[in-house]
Amino acid sequence: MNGYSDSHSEQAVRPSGAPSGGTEVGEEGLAQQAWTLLFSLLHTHMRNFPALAAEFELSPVQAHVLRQLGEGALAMSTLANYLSCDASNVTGLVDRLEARGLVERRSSEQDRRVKMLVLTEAGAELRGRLMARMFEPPPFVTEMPEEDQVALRDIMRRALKTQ
Amino acid sequence: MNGYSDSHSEQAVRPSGAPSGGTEVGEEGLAQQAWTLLFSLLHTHMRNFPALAAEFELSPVQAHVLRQLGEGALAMSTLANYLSCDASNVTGLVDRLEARGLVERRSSEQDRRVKMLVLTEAGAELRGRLMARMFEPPPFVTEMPEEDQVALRDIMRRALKTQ
DNA sequence: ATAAACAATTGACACCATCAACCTTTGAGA
DNA sequence: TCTCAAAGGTTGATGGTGTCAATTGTTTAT
Repeated sequence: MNGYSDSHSEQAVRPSGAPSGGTEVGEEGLAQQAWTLLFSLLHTHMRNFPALAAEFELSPVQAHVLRQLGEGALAMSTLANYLSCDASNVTGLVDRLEARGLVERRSSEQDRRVKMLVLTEAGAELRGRLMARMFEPPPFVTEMPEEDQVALRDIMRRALKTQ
Repeated sequence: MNGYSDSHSEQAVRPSGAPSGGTEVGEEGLAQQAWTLLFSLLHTHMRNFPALAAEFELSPVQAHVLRQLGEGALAMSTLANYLSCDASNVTGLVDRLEARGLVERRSSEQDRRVKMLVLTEAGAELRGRLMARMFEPPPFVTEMPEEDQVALRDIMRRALKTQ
């Protein structure tokens, strides 16, 4: 019905805030063009994420938690930071994961206030399958010309390094 | 205490499914590398989206609805499709937006079952500010070298076209 | 020793999401 | 025409996600 037929409003917008990156005005148009395109593609793709997590009977947030937890043990408050959410939210989140035998609370010896989260055996196994599924590249990447894939990979590597 | 103590586990994973894109095995490693990096950056960035929507006292989903509605009137069921969610979910969603005077239900003349959604004056105004804010490029884009921004923009344009 | 700061939990409340059941309207077919 | 299946939307029940305020238990600083 509307294949972005009249998308004028997006291009014409003027960011009201100051350019936080400190870039010049001339560069900002370019960065915004790149970002807008990237954002559109990604936003479209991210709609699939809940369904992807559901393949493993996980909610999107639970999938995100398993992802983070694979890197090693985390305190609950650290996890709350990663998720950018309130600590009280993490309590119930971990309750449900623990009830399913995917993670374990272990009281820290150094500081008996904090509880460290670790994956159980089953949790690590599920995480492995989830990661493999998550990192399957979507069509809009696999169908790129190979030189675009190379360029994209290199650009993202540089961006990750300076971030 | 569990394996996976060190990172890098992502690179080693083997997608269990067949390469749906029909690409060669040799290319798949490349596509996956590009996608994994892109996914990591984007996933990190998307954590800010709830906070961004909250600047306008919107939930993330409400922001998404306003975005879609700017393209023109939509039936409730069409909106449910865009959101990849159940129709019953849209009812409450629109209830809250309508209660805030941002959208309006208009019964269709052709088919009295369907209700078309349109932005109110206030809704269109809020949407304009929201869009401007959403398309402000994040630091990882603004701080790229200019040639990377150009390359990224061109790659994304091509990807959008063939999608 | 007392007070301040911190980690996690609890309870109250709102939103998001699904499913099943329902009502109205529409569109075909007997 | 009359009936009936299908579609659009709503309602009610249930559960996950998220916030805030208040609480408990444990450090840490004064």
